[in-house]
Amino acid sequence: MKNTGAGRSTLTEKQFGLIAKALADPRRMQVLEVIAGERACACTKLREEFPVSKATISHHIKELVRAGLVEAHREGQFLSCEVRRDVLEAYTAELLRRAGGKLKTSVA
Amino acid sequence: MKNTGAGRSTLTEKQFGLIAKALADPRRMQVLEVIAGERACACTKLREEFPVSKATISHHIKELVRAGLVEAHREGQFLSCEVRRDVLEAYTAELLRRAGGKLKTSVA
DNA sequence: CATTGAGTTCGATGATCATCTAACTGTCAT
DNA sequence: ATGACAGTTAGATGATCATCGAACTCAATG
Repeated sequence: MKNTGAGRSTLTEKQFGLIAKALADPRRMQVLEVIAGERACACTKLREEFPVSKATISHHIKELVRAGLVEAHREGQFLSCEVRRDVLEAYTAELLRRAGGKLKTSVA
Repeated sequence: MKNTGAGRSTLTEKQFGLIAKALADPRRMQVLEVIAGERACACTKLREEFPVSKATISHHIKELVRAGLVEAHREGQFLSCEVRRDVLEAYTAELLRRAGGKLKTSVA
């Protein structure tokens, strides 16, 4: 994927779809929330929060990363996750742009 | 559902999930976009746009309505659809609030 | 009333997907 | 290098769901 930097993200059609899908599952959304709550979050922390196997947690994180919503890197034997706030904001902006109706200039 | 008025919407957990699910399907997202493009949109119009059966269109609209993203009412033998922009905005706001990280800075 | 045209409802079907267990890789300490 | 812990990968399973065709309801018109 692109958007590896920290600048403003422009979403491709594909990424837009991946994000929407990623956000659609309740458990995955919860995982995202926990990651957002902590600054950097390990899987073990997540396993304590939800009654799911580590395989499932791993899967959800992989999807979140694939969507670009989360950035993860290994910290020794742990995995550190962080929310890509700019990507999330790009998604909401694009969503409003596409489905927000004709009125362009919000704020009268 | 509530939020039948035009005021600011506060999403319940359930509605938040329904919206996320509704937005997750590409075709349904397209349907939403067309509805947003026209001021009021009939099903027939939608059938011309996409290669899907009317049953499928009907299904998607029902889901969009269930999520609260679209408001529909019969206009004689036609169905008129309109995007609930406030609900869409409530969703994006809630999404950012939940997954946007710790930085609050929420408009003093 | 019969017909046509717009939308709904009803199973059925095939695809996608969340979840699990089990086996695996990799890292740290002893 | 042995064990213990963190995460990944693979395959299976059950649930959800987008889609369809067909039968249906409702409205307008001749």
